[in-house]
Amino acid sequence: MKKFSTRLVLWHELHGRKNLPWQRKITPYKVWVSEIMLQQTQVVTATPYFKKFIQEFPTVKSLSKATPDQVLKLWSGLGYYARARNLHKAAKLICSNHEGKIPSSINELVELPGIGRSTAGAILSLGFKKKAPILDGNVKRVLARHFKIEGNLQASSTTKQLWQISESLLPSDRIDIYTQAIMDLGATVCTKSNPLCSNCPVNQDCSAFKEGLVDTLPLKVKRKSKLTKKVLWLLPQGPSGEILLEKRKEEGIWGGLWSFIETEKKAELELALSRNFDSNISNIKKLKKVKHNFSHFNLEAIPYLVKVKKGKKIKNTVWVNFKNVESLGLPAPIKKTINQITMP
DNA sequence: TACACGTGGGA
DNA sequence: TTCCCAAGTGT
Repeated sequence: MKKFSTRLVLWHELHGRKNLPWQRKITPYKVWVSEIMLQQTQVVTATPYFKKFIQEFPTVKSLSKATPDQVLKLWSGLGYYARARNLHKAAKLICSNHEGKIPSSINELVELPGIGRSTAGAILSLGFKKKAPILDGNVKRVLARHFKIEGNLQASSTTKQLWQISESLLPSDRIDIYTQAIMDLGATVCTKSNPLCSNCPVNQDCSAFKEGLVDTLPLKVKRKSKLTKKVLWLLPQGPSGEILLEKRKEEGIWGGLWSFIETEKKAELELALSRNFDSNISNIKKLKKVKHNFSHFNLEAIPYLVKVKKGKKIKNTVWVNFKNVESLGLPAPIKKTINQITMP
């Protein structure tokens, strides 16, 4: 029987994905950007974002010269915005410390913000054709099944074990194809539900397949229940229908993005209104509650729309409507709400 | 170690 | 509806 890696490489020739946007005219830069975008994100979701991003920032240097807002606007709707902030910071560091060239050693790569061991491994193998392991969600699932790893994937001992296995399987030849192949296998054959084991090139020695454990591995752990956070949004609306947004602080959810003025209590909301605008509470209009579920908590926001005259310039704010909504870094539900209110 | 960090889609 | 998760990293 051929080696695990050999079988995967041969399988990839026939069934692997070879025409994704970041696989055409491949460069370490494209691999890097795509790997960051694909963290916890599906290919179909990341694809349009990648195309726009590369169009706008075709090189590390062009990215390094951008403003944080220019980067965040291209990330708007994609989520996990620290990825965008770190990508931008790393581009600046690459230009200042590595002469604009993405480093090709594991130690230098993981020094850069947003690049951990797995992303570094992907950049090395896919971008530089250097022998380095990865351990993303796909690889974890494939290996957990193949080698019957029954521990909690969250546990450090299990992760350590999987890293060792991942490294031990690496071929000396065609490392880039192998890395792509094992990810493709996880994404298209060894899927979390309804895996297509009969199409798997390594099913002959897959422990889970042979022992009927495909549906039980990897071990599923119950997520703890989420809390619901209730907030109020103040939406001052100018004469032409435009809405005032405030820049959120760097840390915390939606860091650095533009959002509605947010308070927890009605009194704070009224204070923000009276302090900044010559408008009374009587013409405030309560809109339909906005529900938005994050991975770690649920958000319920009640938007309050108030017609105001544009007055003095308020710090860290901007007026926005459907015409300029695309030019800012906005969280998905904020963009959606603005469009609903300001669309003609 | 455990949790923060987004979003849209599938079961 | 509700839950889970998809190319993880930072703290």
